Amino acid sequence: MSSENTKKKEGIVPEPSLRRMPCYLAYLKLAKRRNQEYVSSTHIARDMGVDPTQVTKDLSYTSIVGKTRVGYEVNTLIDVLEDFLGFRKLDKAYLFGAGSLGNALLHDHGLDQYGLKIVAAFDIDPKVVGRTIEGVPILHVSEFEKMKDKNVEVGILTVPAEFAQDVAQQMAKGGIKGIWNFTPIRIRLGEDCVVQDTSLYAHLAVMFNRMSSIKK
Amino acid sequence: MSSENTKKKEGIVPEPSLRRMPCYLAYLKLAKRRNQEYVSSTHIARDMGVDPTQVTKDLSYTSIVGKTRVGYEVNTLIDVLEDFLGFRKLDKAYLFGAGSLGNALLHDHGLDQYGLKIVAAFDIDPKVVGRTIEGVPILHVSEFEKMKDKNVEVGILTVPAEFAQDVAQQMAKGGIKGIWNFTPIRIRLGEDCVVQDTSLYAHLAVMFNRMSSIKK
DNA sequence: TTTTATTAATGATTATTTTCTTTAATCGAA
DNA sequence: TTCGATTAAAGAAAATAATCATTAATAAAA
Repeated sequence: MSSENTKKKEGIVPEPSLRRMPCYLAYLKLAKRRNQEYVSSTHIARDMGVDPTQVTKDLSYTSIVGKTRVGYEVNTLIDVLEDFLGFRKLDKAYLFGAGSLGNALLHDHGLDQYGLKIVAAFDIDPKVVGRTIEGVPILHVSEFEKMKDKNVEVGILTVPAEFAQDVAQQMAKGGIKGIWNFTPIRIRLGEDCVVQDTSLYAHLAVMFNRMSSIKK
Repeated sequence: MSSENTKKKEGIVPEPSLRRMPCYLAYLKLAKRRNQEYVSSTHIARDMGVDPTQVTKDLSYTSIVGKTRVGYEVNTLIDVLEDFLGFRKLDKAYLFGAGSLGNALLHDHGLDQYGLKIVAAFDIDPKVVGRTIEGVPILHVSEFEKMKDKNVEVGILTVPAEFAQDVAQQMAKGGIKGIWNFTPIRIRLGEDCVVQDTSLYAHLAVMFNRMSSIKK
């Protein structure tokens, strides 16, 4: 019965830990540049201004094991983290909504480095459909259903708020397994499709609030 | 002494709550379109798939008060939220790093709606310095120090990782009070400057992880 | 008028996340 | 070899956030 209890939690990594991992990765890549062979959680923590035990706990979710009194091997840790985070294998993605924000994402080539390649974009606006942005063709949404490319599991949602839920449902129906949701709308879908919210404006709101706090 | 204890916490709004508020705002704007005059936390919660008490708790951080058995007035709540989140007054911002991601943000006009206007961008690459993207002039970083426009308190950080900490320090020195950090680097600064991390890749990592979970 | 159902608001409980503490390992210096 | 310093790892405690339960208010129906 103990195993029954832990089954649900087994293997699930806390979101805060997952969000910190790319920071460790960035730190490690800089350490590699400086030709550091080993780096300890103590140093990572000091340099990044976080708690040392948090670093070891976060890293313990991966397969890495550190050496007592030495730390972690930089190269190995980079490999393990990139692999763990899914940045190594390239995922193809469709982008839905080639408006202002969608356009913006099409201009960001950084995504490629992290394992995401936008292969097509969809919109309904005749002014953009048929065009190509940064090498990515913009098709009419109706084309999506015809494609059924089983290799494309990620969908980026950048449509106006009022269409978000509808389009998301189409995406899920069309075989999309992960929706990267840039709208401020909370998407409601079944269990077989993951929704990751990334509302830029939510972050802006937090920043504005914290800024007004320090003024007092 | 009780007031001594509560002083620190007084007025500080939990980040999870702040992040949810723009979602409520988006929901309310859609409700307004449907000509709904009042909306209850119960309905918001049901439609958005969250806990009803969480909605009332979140909203209680603002000045709004709901009517028992009726709910909240949609128009008032929109006004209060936009005001509370700082989306009403326009903040000017400088963008540091007009590379791929910086470029992308310059293409997103949605930011204007949420109270942020990029008035200038800075870079060191001679290929981009001097040009104009979407009406925003790109200047050499050395120009930043000369500007000292006290009305610009927000800085957007989209430089390569290795320059992030350095540029952030320059920003703070130049009077920037809030840094919207799009790099995966954890910035270390004094108390008088707020750093808001928004690493797209961190969100990507979470999505990849959750996607691999549902496959099992 | 009285009753019933619905709601905001508040306090209590539970779950999650972070921080603190301890332990065991081991490298390098004495 | 021996000792001290530094470390990863694991467990305990504290802080934080989410959920649950209760209360009081009130609009609408009986």
